Amino acid sequence: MNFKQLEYFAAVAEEGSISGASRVLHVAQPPISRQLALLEDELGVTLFLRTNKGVALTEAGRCLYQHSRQMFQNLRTMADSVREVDAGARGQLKLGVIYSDVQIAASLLKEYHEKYPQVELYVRMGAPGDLLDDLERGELHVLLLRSQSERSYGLRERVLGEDPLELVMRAETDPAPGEEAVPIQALRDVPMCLLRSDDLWGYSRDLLEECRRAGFTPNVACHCYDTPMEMQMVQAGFGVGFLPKSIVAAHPGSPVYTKPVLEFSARSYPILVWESDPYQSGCVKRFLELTDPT
Amino acid sequence: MNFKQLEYFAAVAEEGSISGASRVLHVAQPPISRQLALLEDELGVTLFLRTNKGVALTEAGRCLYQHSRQMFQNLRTMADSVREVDAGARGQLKLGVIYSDVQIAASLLKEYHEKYPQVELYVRMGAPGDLLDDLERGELHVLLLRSQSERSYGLRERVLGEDPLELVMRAETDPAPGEEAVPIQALRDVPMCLLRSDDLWGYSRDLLEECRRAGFTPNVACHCYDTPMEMQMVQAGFGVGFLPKSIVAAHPGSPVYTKPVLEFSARSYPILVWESDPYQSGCVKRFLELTDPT
DNA sequence: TTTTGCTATACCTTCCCGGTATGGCTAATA
DNA sequence: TATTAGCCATACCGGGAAGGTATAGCAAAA
Repeated sequence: MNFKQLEYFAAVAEEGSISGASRVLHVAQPPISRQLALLEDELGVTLFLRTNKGVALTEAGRCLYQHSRQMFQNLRTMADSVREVDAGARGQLKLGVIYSDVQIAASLLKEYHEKYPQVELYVRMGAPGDLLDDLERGELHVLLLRSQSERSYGLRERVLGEDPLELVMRAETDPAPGEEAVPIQALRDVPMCLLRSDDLWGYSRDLLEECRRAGFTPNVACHCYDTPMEMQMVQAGFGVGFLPKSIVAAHPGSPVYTKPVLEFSARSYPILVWESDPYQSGCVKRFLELTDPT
Repeated sequence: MNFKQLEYFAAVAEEGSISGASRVLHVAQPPISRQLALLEDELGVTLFLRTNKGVALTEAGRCLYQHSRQMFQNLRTMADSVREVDAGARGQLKLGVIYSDVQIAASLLKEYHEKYPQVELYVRMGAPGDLLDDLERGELHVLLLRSQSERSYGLRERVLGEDPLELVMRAETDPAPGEEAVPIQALRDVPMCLLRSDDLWGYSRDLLEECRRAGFTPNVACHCYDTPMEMQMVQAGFGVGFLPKSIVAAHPGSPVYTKPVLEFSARSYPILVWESDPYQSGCVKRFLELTDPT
């Protein structure tokens, strides 16, 4: 069986004669006769009753004709669908986001969805390490993380903006009330809630380092595994935190506020991270294009 | 696009390598490479990412693979369905029946349906002339009629049995009470309900002719257009009827009974009638085979 | 560094497909 | 009745596509 044979068959069925089909198809009559015969041989079925003034479908032929129309329809939708997937207009986009940046993610995805409404979106919130594991396993396509430097994971990344890191506090835990900025010496003995210092949350480590350079060991009252947790601890009056300013600004109505550290201006960079290999779907390409400065 | 290309593509997708597919398909590796390239060119889409240890589907390739599986499934069901229609195991059978023989039709169709349960059955009850019109227009495939001779309508027909024609009466209208058979002379002046005499109901005409040969003009009190109507008239005591014996026997509990006419033994033959041309579906063939004496 | 295994390219051969010519058949027409 | 016209089937030929063989390029494993 062959698409060409089906095409010839359908044309003959519609024209009611082989000659008519040959005129429509711009193909000579004998090839069509032969392809029809081959099709009938293969199916073991008589599809047409030949008369001297054309051909007429048998019951089996009518059945085949209905199926062939369905088949051509499927063929067209298949090709269209594949091209759409390739162009990124259809498919799946799986994004991983750290807890603190769901709002950035939501606005990015909103813009993307307006442009490519047919793409199925999957969003997962998690800790950076878990997200990176999923990215490596191919279960996520792109991550929205934070970075304080241009460290490379063997992955491609793109900086979306920058965000100053500031101390987060309530009035009663403010180590320097009345000041615009907190001198680092004022942090001596102040209980602090910091993000767990590992290679993913380098700026906490940098702050601790800065304190030691200033001559004291900071009082880390609580190590937090993620940003919202730290926010909750600070709001509860547990101590001062150290977070990207925009994250705190995203909690209006909360009794916390931020101040920079006088001698230490760290920054957090929201970044997109994705696999660097060429194994990249059209959806991911289109999504990344949205944030491409070029 | 081509079925072969799709087949190669699917094999490569399943094997994860062109070489693997070539082993499965028993085709050398270069032709498969080329067909893949042609398919990609035609779609304008990259379907595989080639590495030195095989190939991996792109998103577009995955999409095509899903559609191709669907396509092959459709192909198989299409071929099976066409063969079933050709064999008569699937399709439509449209039967026309005269009013008096619905019971015969039902038992025929019951037997047929047990053998070919997938065939859609259409049964229509009607007057013989209407049924013949529908047969000619192709709206019915086979008719179950009555005939008293082997007259041909330019159609094929097959006699299913025979049925003596007898007088139908109630006790109070019996023209020869106490007798086993009615002498034709006893019908003189007896009111009769007969089927309309035309070329389709010849035996009514034959009875009238016989009466005239016997020297009297019969008293036809009512001309009926169909058998059930005549039965009703006889049951109502309107006169004597003249019908196939089995039709009366099919009304048990009715106060009517039958007797033969002494000098006149006509018979009614239930017949199947169908188009004589080769334009005959498998369902019709199989149905006719059920009653084929050979 | 060598080997192995994969894909892509080049070239050849074969076979399938389409075109032309022709015959058989039927129905309409002269 | 003879003829013509139109349709389908068959025979045959030529071109192009598809498959096979040989080989190169390349990367990972040995």
